[in-house]
Amino acid sequence: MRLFARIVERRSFTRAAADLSLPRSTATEAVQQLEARLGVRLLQRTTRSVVPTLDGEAYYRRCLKLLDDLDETENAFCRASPRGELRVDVQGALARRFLLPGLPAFLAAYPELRLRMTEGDRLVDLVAEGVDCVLRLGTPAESGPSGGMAARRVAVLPEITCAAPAYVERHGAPRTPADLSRHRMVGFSRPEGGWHPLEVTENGAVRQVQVSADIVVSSAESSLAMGLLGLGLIQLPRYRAEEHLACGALVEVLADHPPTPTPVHLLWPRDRQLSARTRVFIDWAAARFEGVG
Amino acid sequence: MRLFARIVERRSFTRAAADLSLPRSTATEAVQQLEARLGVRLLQRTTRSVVPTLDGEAYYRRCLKLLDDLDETENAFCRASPRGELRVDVQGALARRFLLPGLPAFLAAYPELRLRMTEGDRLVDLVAEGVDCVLRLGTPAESGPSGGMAARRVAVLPEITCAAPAYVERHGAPRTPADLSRHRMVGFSRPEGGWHPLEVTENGAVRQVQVSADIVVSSAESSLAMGLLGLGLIQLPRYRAEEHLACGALVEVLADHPPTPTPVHLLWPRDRQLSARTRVFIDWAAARFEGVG
DNA sequence: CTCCATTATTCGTAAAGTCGAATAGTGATG
DNA sequence: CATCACTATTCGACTTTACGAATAATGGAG
Repeated sequence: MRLFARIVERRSFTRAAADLSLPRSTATEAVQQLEARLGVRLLQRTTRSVVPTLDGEAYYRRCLKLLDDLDETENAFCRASPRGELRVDVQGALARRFLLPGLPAFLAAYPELRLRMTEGDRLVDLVAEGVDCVLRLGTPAESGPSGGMAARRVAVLPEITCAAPAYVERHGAPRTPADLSRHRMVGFSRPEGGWHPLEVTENGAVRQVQVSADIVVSSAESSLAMGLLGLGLIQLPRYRAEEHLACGALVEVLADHPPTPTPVHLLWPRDRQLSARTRVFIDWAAARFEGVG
Repeated sequence: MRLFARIVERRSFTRAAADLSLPRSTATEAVQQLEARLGVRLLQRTTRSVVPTLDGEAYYRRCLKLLDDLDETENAFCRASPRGELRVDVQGALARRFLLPGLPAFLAAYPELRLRMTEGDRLVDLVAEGVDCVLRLGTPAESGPSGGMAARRVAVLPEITCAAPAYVERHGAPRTPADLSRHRMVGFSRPEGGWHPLEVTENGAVRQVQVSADIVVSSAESSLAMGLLGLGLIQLPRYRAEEHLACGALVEVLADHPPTPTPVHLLWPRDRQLSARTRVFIDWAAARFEGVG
């Protein structure tokens, strides 16, 4: 049943089988067996596309409810350590900084839990992608439509404005937002063209300031690298800058006029029952961000 | 889960395993595995008694609901011929007369159905006995407490009053209920002592008439046998008398003053979802009584 | 108190299910 | 129009599960 539901959701035997870590053949055989038992064709399938029949659609809905109820009773009585495979998709840099160091302890605490972690930063369709939980930077609403998923804000990362010492030597350090007109920044490209403006807090309000850029990049990694090379001002979460501030490779500027802090969210499907696996992961991951921002 | 529920209901691994046609060992292993997975002890068991723990009791209730929902979806989509084992308990004579002749055709129509038929006439506790459906004579309420079971009246058997020709030769045939005082009957013993009186319809109302008996028996078979020997008047369903009326071994008396007809009921547990098996059996059995009474 | 019938459990064997590679079919592409 | 990449399916090898007889434990009867 769980397999059948996954097949309907992903419109594919192969992807569904991969989600559940099963061989393709098992998916085929299971569906054949299910259809034989019910005496009804549930999936209209060619080698190219899998589409549920009317019966299949209706059966899928009832499956969802049944599986949900089942998971609920399992969770209600399960005092045992969670087991099985958990799939999470995380923003890479964030995970490397906050999650990875504690992962060995987490996995040791739940020895029967297997973790499959992928990296990404777009807002994925959780059920369509077969992911239990995602860790994302930014406000969920602005990352895309977050229909049907629950969110938990685990941290608000303070951002800072920085420049390399080499840049400051040449252009000086801005002391007020007004000074920015005489400065350069490392551009971070926007999908709609151009680049994201700098953000500054002035009299308690955040204002966007467009500053000319000699270079525009499209990844946070590159932006930092360009900043370190002295190509302009950059804005980034404090935790990413910290090591470079400590060794003097970057200096903070406009400390009294910080950009808007970036929230960090954990997201998971709200409509389906939360498995014990996902629950312990969410609690643990949230704890890793405790006291940050 | 189904096995666990059965074990709780029957308070025994052995009986539950027998109900589901499984070896005892499978029951043991399944419960051990279930408890291991949940990490909770569900059944407090010695070799002599099996009692659910508090957790087990709660889990059992949720199991019931889940299994019920599951059966409901299975039935809703199952266009295939029903399969598996069906257990029915029937009143013997009734079954032999009305059901048995059609059984081969029924089993042929559902080749994947296995039938286990037992004979009895007390009102069994369906879930405790592990029976899917019972066929009974009489009104359910008077057979005992019929809590939680659905009933379907499939026939109302007309009863008649009879005597053997030898009896009529000696005592004459009663023409009115008033004549009964000079007659004898074959007694059918009541649990509370004595024997059931004769019943006669007079002016549209049924009246009970106590008639002296030289012999009191405790089974319908014996009652008929004694009647055939001319030991007194007997009252019985018309279908049982028919062959003897045809060959002249019995003659009907007081035809205008018949006893109350006896209803025939099919009973099944109302609280749990009706399986496809049970459903087709009920429909078929009911049809076998079509036009009778 | 002992024995006995009955029960849950264990263990070696057999069948079923699961798996991975090879096969056949389909829709887009050059 | 042929090719290609991808898909669902099939089949043989294998692991897991279910089975049946033997074992240990328990509560009542003599």
